[in-house]
Amino acid sequence: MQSRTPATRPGRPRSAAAATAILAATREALVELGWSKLTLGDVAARAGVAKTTIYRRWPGKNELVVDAVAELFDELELPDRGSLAADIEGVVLQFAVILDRPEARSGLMAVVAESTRDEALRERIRESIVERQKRLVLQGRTRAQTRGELPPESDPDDAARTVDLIFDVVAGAVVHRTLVSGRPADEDWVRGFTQVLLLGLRGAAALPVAVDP
Amino acid sequence: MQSRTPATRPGRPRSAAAATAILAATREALVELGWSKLTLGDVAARAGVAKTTIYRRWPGKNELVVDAVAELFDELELPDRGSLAADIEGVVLQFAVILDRPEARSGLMAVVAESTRDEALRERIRESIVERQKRLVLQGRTRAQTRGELPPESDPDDAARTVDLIFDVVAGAVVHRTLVSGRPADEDWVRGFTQVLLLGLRGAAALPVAVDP
DNA sequence: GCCATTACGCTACGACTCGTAGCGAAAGCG
DNA sequence: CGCTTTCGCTACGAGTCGTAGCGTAATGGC
Repeated sequence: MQSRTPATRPGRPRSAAAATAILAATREALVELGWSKLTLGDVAARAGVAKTTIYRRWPGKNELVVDAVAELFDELELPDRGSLAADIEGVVLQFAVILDRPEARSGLMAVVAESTRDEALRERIRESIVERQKRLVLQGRTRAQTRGELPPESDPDDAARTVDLIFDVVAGAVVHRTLVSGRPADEDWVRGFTQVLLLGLRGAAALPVAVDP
Repeated sequence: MQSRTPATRPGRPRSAAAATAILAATREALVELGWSKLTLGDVAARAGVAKTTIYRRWPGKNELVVDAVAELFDELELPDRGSLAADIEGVVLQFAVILDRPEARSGLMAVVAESTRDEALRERIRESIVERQKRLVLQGRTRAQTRGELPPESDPDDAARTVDLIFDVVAGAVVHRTLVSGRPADEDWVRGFTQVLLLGLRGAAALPVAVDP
């Protein structure tokens, strides 16, 4: 990851403890203050470091929040629930659990909003957050193929496009349900959503050209 | 809407021209500066009004941006494309068109992020933005029922839940595709998405209890 | 063991934004 | 004409930003 660290640099190394303290303090401040009222001075005080230390490591508030939120997605793992339908429900529920945490709610959407005017920030988000989520979708597909519930890759391009579509639908629906509609993505909702998605995918796969039922 | 205006209040009335100028200036500033760098002083200067005038009418930046963005959704109208499938594509495309405008991209997500810590703001967003979008979904359903493509309301509770689900899926997927994945919701993507959604809904409606194909 | 190099904590700084207060003038109504 | 409210303007204290400068701490190379 850190390709700009050739091997061992001379001089005092950066404190790893400071990094974890800063990121934890950032999440804490996100919960208590939200994104707009979060200041780097406050984060520094919480973490017990100097404000300048934060500026030496991160370009600004946006990048810091991205890294702080990204760590929340490290814990993500998809339990094997035995069937494609159950695994999709698992993916959706994992997203819902993450978005239930206040530090994710306030932080994630804010940096996404900022990324609309900052291409580098968008790329940072994609690398450190989106790709970690996407793993779950790919993981679920592989399992389904192993079980024989899905054909083992017909056209790679087409498959990639389908994965992208699924990902946008799943992540987008959960986010919209949770943050915009303001209602919990509970088990009932997840069940209904999964049913629609799964039937839609099966149907779409079954008709390459024929449309009428 | 303005129930706190009994009939005609004494004193000098608020300038309607000022309101439109302020909202237009807000959108202009959103495009040029984005949400985080937008200041009310800057908006006042653009609109040719005093900063205090803005503070007399809006509680703060968040509410101002909500109203400014909400006006973008006034133009929304759903053309009759002849079939349920085509109408759904129409709804999705309408969302995509709105989210293509930079003032919507940077403004909308930012206020949604802020609303996670401000219940009143969330309600304001729901009233002035979300409900205007939802109209399109309801409109499409009514048309489909008129055409006989959908049954005319079985259980009202169940119908409402389905509309909510459709709305979260449609709006969420378009938003995620556009803002997070950073790829355009063009006609190809919309076609694929609509196909999955429509097949999923048909399938879900067709099986109240039976599951096997 | 000394030295070059880098990170750290601390203080201080100018620039900017915030939200509010006070003023005189303007624009409505009875 | 009075009464009321809005408007533009100026000014203000408080708070934040991002940076610079300094002395000190922690490494690795020689």
